[in-house]
Amino acid sequence: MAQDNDIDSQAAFDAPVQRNQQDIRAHNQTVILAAAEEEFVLQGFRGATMQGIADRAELPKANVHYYFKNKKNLYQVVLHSIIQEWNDGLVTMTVDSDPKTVIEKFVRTKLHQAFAHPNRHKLFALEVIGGAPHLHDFMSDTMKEWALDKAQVMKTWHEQGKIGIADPLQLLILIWATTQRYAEFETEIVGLMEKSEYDQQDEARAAEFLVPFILRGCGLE
Amino acid sequence: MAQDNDIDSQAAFDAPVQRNQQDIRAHNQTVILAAAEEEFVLQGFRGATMQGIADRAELPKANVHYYFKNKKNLYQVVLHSIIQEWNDGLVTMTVDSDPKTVIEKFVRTKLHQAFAHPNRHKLFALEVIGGAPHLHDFMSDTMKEWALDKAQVMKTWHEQGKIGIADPLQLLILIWATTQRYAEFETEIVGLMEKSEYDQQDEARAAEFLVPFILRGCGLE
DNA sequence: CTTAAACCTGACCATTTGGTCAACTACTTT
DNA sequence: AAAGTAGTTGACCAAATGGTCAGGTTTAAG
Repeated sequence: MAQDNDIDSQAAFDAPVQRNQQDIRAHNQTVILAAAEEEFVLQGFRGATMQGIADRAELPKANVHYYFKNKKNLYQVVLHSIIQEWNDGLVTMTVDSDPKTVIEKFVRTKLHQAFAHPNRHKLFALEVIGGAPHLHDFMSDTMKEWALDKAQVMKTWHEQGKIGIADPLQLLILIWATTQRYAEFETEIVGLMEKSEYDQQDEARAAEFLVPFILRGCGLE
Repeated sequence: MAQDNDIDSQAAFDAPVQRNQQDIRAHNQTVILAAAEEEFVLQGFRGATMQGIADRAELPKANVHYYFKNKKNLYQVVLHSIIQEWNDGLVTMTVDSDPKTVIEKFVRTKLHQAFAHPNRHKLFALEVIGGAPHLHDFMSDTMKEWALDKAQVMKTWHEQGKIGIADPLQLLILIWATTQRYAEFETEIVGLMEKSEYDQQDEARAAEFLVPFILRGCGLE
């Protein structure tokens, strides 16, 4: 059997000493996907090369093609991990929820994802900047539906005097912008902080700043 | 004379009927630079092709090479317009300035630039996401110096009790993130607003939301 | 009108690209 | 242990790429 990938599973181990074929498959796919993610972030979809991905994965190019039938397919599998993470970050939010609690949790969740998987966020940003050619359906269906629904909830909060925000869409945009920024602009931020990479406390520092700032901005607390 | 471009001027007219060579030069350079900006935003540096740029400019590829000696040179000329705009957006800010006035002006200026030249901001973001390989000097010299200087000013404000922000670098990051977002994520935001492009009022709407939100976040007003 | 400089461009080239394939080895199943 | 299946890979190919160049046309200067 060769490749059958319609965006499927992936395990997570490194053991280079494999025995059975299941492990070989899972291991190689993981290695290739990690290599592809890096290459796509650094070069963009069109600029990335299969040879570059193969080199990063330390595999012959033909082996990469054995697991993923072409560049586009490989790219879509990588993109899928982004949508996956996005779905995991969904926060329940109804008219009866407590605004302060929900907003704080939302900010913290998004921030945590940004620090945990910066490359995914960079790739997502790359896509959107370039007009989202490969994420168009997700953006105009799933994401839009979720955003407009949540905006409606927040609008109700505002009418009930629970929150000082009249235009909830702008708030959503702001929360996405401020949290994802730490991933997307890692290079810049890390440079301004005079280090070469984030340390263990930077996520907490960002949260300490961002959470009260946003709550104050919303007229809460 | 062929190309002499070390990042120089550029006029702004469209008149396809040219007479003298000065006009021809200026016109063609402008057309090529506009085409290049689009292509680079959509494909990234490595993914962009000289043929693609030539097609957008409606000129033969060899003609593009007549004005710009290679892809890298063309890219750097385009990037230069970004640095130019960045310098234009510098806001004077000293320990004696009024925080509220300065911050409001800073936000409005950045927001105006974002709406005026979204492609430049997209290109800048693309660069930073990819590790800023072509902007490294600018980022670690000019920009860093400015940012750390301004952070110091804001720190003093905080010590004087004029502002409720203890970590000014985080505030700078937030302001950049929230203003530039409207340019970088144009595709997403426009989609959420159920239109196909920004209208005349969207900049004002963003400012109406953002300015009071940020001032409140800073404990001002 | 002549000459020089600037502008234009089709044809060309070496290199890189995504992708294929046939022949091979290594597991797994019976 | 034999036969089938999965994994591996060097060699190859057509197409696309960045870049060059010789010979052309147009504009400007003397």
